[in-house]
Amino acid sequence: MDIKEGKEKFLQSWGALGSSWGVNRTMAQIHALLLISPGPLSADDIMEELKISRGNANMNLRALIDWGLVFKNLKPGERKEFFVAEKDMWTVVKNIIIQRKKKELEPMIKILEELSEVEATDEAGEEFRRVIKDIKLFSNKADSMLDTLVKSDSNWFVGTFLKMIK
Amino acid sequence: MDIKEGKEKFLQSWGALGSSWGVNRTMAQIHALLLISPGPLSADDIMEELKISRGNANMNLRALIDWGLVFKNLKPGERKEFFVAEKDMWTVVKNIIIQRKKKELEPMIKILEELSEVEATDEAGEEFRRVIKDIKLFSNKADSMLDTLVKSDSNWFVGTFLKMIK
DNA sequence: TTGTACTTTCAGGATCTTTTGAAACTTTCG
DNA sequence: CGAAAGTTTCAAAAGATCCTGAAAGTACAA
Repeated sequence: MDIKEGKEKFLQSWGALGSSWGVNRTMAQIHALLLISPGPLSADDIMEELKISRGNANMNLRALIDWGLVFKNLKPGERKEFFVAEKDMWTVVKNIIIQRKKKELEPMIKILEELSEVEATDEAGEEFRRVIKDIKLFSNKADSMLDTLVKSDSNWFVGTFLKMIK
Repeated sequence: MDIKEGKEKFLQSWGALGSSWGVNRTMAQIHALLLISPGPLSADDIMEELKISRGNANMNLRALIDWGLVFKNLKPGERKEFFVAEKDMWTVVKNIIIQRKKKELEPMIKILEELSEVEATDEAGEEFRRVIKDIKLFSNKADSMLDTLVKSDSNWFVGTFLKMIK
């Protein structure tokens, strides 16, 4: 496989993966493009490579910056902005975990707290409270687990996890 | 909060959570409804509670069955089919991990294998191979980690994980 | 301050996903 | 077998999401 074809395929696959994880295709593709680029790229480079509009490029770049997956890189003497990707995979995944935990898991836990105080004496009420309690328990465990995971470093993840749990 | 309101809120939140994880809202809501229901429900019950069409209910129920999150429950002497949810949270999460691993992580790893054989001698080629190699390494670790996780049991997850990694 | 080079915004159009509902199919039973 | 009760399918409509492009905004240099 030559590099052109490989690049194409990578952009394609990374975009598809993003889609099925609730990240929009273009955002994932911009990230992919920056990942495999040896140096910083400008908005125009990205627009050209991915054949997308300026508006689209801009919005998704900003989103990537919010997530901590891309950084602005201002070359001295150049007015134009350039962008580079966070290339350490463990940091990438960690940032994604942090964001989604904050945006999804934590609010869900808050709602579950409220829901566990539902009042009802019939069977449906009993079942409801039982299920909510279970989910809450599980979510709290997941929450602490993710906290610990996020605090731990790359080497630990890559090297030690397997041995520990075996 | 009374049970009606609580139920409403739970269906709502579970649906929203699903959406942001690439699971469609209705599928998540049907699952939620079955989770908090003390007994089996028929397609008609579900249609009525969630105000959805028969076709929609049917398609999403089948998807849930594929994922191992819902089972058919045939009452003797009744022609109608009833449905119950898998209620053990650890099993629910495990099944989701199994499915997504198979549908997303494994194909991605296969593509990465292909991509790591890209030929190119310039800087872009070097960088490409380096990035692909990193992602592949990471994905393989994640893959084994998930395998182990899926093989382990509920108690382990809920009770022991935290101690082990501290 | 004006011109230039760039970035940001956002309404409307394009596209992708989900839902509906009615027809076709299946199963059961008299 | 034929009718009744139920399930499945799928084309078209509705709805959600994403992208475009032009206009507005900003920052800098002369």
